[in-house]
Amino acid sequence: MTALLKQNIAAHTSLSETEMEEFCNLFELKSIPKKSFLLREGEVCKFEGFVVKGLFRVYHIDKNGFEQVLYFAIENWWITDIDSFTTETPSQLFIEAIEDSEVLLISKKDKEFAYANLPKIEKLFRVMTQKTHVALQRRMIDNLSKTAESRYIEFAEKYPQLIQRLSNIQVAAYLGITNVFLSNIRKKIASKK
Amino acid sequence: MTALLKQNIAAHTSLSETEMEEFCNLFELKSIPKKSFLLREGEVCKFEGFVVKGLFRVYHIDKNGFEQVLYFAIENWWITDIDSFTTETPSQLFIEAIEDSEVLLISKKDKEFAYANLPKIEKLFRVMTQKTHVALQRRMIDNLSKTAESRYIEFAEKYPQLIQRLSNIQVAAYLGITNVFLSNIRKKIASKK
DNA sequence: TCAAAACATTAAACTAGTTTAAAAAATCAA
DNA sequence: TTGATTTTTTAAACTAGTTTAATGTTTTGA
Repeated sequence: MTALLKQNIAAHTSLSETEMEEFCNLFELKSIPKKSFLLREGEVCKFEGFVVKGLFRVYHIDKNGFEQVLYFAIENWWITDIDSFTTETPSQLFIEAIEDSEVLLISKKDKEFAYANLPKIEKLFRVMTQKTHVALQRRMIDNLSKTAESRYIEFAEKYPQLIQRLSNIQVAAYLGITNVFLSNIRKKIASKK
Repeated sequence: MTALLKQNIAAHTSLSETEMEEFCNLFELKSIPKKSFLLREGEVCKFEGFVVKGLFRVYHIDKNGFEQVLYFAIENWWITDIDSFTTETPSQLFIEAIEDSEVLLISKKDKEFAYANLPKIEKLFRVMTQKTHVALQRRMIDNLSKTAESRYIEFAEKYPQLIQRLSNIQVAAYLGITNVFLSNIRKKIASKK
């Protein structure tokens, strides 16, 4: 049940077998049906999650009612609102299942326990946060410098397995454009081929 | 000499006096004159830095020659290319002093030493990276959802001490707009008052 | 299986932001 | 202090992306 999780952790850092067992036992499996929420705006995020099956979107709704997707998470990805989780303040984000999903959750308390008792876990999450941060820096630079068209092309190339599971509305909300404009871009690309 | 650094660290985590001393002794002070570089594209970033005096810009130059500012760093801020530093690959960034500056630098080797021998340091950098990541997530959402005008207004409100030390060209490169358009925005705001 | 809902496309008018270039203002270096 | 360089502003033509609304297409759920 936690095989994928163990594999994911092993890719980031090396734990002994007992450390791995002890840490993974802190997780609990939860099923989230399509269109239901793991987290809503205003709630304090009390978990960190690892997607075993399915697809989530993590997004914000601005004061005009527009949604901005911070990221998607499929199998083998982590999800949380790191801000709300660490500061224990109400979240500004929604985490919604786009497909029927299964996620392994660790509570704040158990994660603190792991930090205190399994020193390598501190390192694991430092390394993971660093990697996530680097990826977001790259995306920030891309958003500052590239047109929506090339951002779309690169997103489609980088995550081909993801894009076919997403609606254009969701992709547009990730790219920071309207779905109408995304439709224009797709038409333009298709006509080039 | 390291008083500001100690204060900054203490704000993130609690170290004993000896831990603090031992860690801070790993840093070396370096002066960087205005317009010179702490890091250039293509170099491997071998340090993590803490700004004691002055002002830096961390930026990328895209293939069309346009500069995108990832962030600025004044007194009491940390600077590095976390990607290049951790993966030991050539950097895609420039770090340039905008004013005559002084930084406290710790080498990769000494930071690894600290991670290995001062367990709380692992936590310190996990917490700092998390905070930096949260700030970047907020900026990402703002860039996806807000107009350049409100991004400018909010930047000016959030960092009043910074904006008066920066040229419009640099602010525009941070906001992701041209300096011509920033000039229009400033004119519009000024006429409203 | 069919009606309703959600999604994708198209078009046309619009606005936010760019480009180029030139002039004015500020800063820098000798 | 002055000439050179950099920065800021202005203007005008342009392009990337939005808005609204209508139409067609796909998905959903009872």
